[in-house]
Amino acid sequence: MKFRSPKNLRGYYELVWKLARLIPRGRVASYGQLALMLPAPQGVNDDAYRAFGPRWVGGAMAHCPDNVPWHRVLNSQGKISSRPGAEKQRKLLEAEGIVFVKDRIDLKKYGWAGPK
DNA sequence: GTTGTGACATCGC
DNA sequence: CGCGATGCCACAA
Repeated sequence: MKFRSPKNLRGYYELVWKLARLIPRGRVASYGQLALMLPAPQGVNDDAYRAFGPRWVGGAMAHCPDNVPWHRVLNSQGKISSRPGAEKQRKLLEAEGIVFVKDRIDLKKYGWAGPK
C-alpha cells in the first residue's frame, strides 16, 4: 500500500527515508548533505531545490517512519534541530558512540560521505 | 484562490 | 561565536 500521492514529491520523501536508512551506525548526515546527495524531483528547478532541498528533507523526516534512523540526521551546524525529543536524539546518538562537543558533533569525524 | 507555516542554509553585523 | 533576516517549494486549512 502506497502513500496517497500520485505525485512524485511524496515518493521523494520515501527516497529520503531510504537514504537515511543507509546511514551506518555511529555516523551522521546533515539535511543539506542529503539534499545535495538526492536528485531534485521532476518539475523542480535545481536552484530552487538547492535553496529548499534541506527543508524538504526535513519535511520527509517530519513523517518519520519507525524504520528510519531520523536521529542520525542533523543540520549543517552539526547540532540537533529543534524538535520534540531532541534530548532523546542526543541520547541515541551517544548510545551509538557519537561524541557531543558542546552540544555539537564533529562532522569531520562522524560526517557521512554517502552510500558510495 | 489566498494565507501561513515548515526537523534548513547562508550572509551580515 | 551568537543572533537576526532572507530565500524558496509544496502542503494544509
